[in-house]
Amino acid sequence: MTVEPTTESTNFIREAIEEDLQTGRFTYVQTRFPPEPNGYLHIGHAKALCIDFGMAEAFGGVCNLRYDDTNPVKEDVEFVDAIQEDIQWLGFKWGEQGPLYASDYFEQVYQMALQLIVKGKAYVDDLSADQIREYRGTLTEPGRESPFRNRSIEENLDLFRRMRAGEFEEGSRVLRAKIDMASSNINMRDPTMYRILKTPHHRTGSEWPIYPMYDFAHGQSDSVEGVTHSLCDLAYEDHRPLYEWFLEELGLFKTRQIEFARLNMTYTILSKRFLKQLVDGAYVSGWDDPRMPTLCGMRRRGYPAKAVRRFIDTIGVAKKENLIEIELLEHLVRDELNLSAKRVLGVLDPVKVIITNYPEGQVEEMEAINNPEDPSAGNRKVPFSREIFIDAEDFREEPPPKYFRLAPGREVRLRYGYIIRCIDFVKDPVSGNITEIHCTYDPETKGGYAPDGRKVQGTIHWVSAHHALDAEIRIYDHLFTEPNPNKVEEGKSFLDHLNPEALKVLHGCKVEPSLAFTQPGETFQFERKGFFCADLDSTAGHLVFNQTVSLRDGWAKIEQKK
RNA sequence: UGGGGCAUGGUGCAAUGGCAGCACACCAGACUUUGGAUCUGUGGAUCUUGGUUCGAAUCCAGGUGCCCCAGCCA
Repeated sequence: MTVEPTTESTNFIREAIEEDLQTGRFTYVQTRFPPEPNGYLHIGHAKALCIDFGMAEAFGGVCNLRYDDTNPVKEDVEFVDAIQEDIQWLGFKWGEQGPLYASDYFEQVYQMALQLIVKGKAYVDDLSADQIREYRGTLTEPGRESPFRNRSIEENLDLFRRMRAGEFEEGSRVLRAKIDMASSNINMRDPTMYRILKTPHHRTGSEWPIYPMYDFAHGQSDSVEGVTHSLCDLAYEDHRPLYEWFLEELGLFKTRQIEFARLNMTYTILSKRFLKQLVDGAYVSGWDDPRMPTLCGMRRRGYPAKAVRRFIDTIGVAKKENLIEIELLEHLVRDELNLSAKRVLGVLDPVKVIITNYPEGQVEEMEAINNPEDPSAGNRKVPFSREIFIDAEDFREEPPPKYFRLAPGREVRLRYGYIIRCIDFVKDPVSGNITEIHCTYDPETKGGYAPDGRKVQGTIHWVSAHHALDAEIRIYDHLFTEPNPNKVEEGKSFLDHLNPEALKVLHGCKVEPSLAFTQPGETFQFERKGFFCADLDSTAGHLVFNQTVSLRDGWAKIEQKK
């Protein structure tokens, strides 16, 4: 069934924005999507994307793309380019000013720091990182004030300017907000505003030896851009009072922050840090490995952008911790592809069938439907001949009950072909594998129709041995074996739950000749098997297909029950 | 034994004092030249205790459980 995205459904964020408009707190709506360019976007970011861009669009506002690039140690241009590509793939358009950067505001933010120093609300601290941690106290005990907390404004100004001038070593000093070391909210215990970092920045080069912390840049960046609603992860709930304190002290426009629960998905890990570990440790082939939950991985896998968008719309938005079943995403991927994917015949695990009463050298062009869900997709010809390949699992020497496929003495229909009957087979005495199947065909059943009205339960796919193209097919399964790979026992890591069978590469698969000039990214349904798309690695001389998602398999279910 | 947040079928989201509904999953069946798709149907939920009310998932009070916070990361 096809369901339109339920973009009209309400949620607590939409209601809050409506209220802000009604009460006059804001007269317009503006949001932002603020990624740090330190990794590739994943399905969790798609949720944030849909909320940030979706809310702006719903209220006729703009959503800016703004990189939170305040830590040059972890960031890289590779990521800023990739992030833009992924956002566009999902179909979102950021504000007309183009991509923005927190680093655009470094000078402004520096001036803000100076302002706070002058107000006596910030000070340079010479304590080491370890000492600062000690002085911070614990969750249940208040912290202690730094001995440097009460330096004069002049000294603070001088020291901070010299930090900016690059006079001090990394780690030797920081600038801190002077708030309340006894606050029950640890974020208010004189948080660090600036640290010394001599690493060059991907945009500002070596201009700055100091960089603002995210907490001292994010809120003001929102404010400077006129962002009305800053929609973010629950993790920042505790930071909201700090952002509000900065805006208040600085006398800036007050953005409203609203937090929502991030996405979690079964059999998946959605932490940039862990995903980076998979890439750096070569557990996967890269950020765009089709097993990865990254947007580029899903794109390469063949997931339609629309399926990803519908998925996010379907799961909704709330503040409750959640673990979404990956089956929902897979359902939506099938639902989209079912309508659009061209049907073709492909044999993954070929076994030769010889039709003994079919004339040698004869070839017939059989009429095949391209997409039963879309009559406008038209028909195509598929060559039929005396020797064909079928999938090994479509033949059983001893068929179990309800097995409707080929078996000794039994009839089966070749899709768009003929009805054939198995009269013999050859078995390798060593391996026990079936190496050849002999059948006869009924010449009266061309196209698969039985003029006598006889019932043939099974229909299987096939390709003409002579005309078939070789292909490599990559079959994917969930990357992890545990529904929640984040939950790990003592002494173990998420890596212990990696699924060793998440990728199976099949060589020597046989596909119909119409696939000869397939372009990377083209999607198909291999009938009875699943949806596939030509991989980036695919060429005319060496076809490579990714299994996007398998078809629902009723027979597998019947077998499982036994 | 600090602070912040969250509790509705298996999963996720609705119901905003008035018959607890939708999607996925699950189960049964129909149809079928894809054991796909489609169609029909079944089962199953308000954390707990008390209170307010004609009436509570919703309001109030207490309890319980789960998540987040002690980076010079974001």
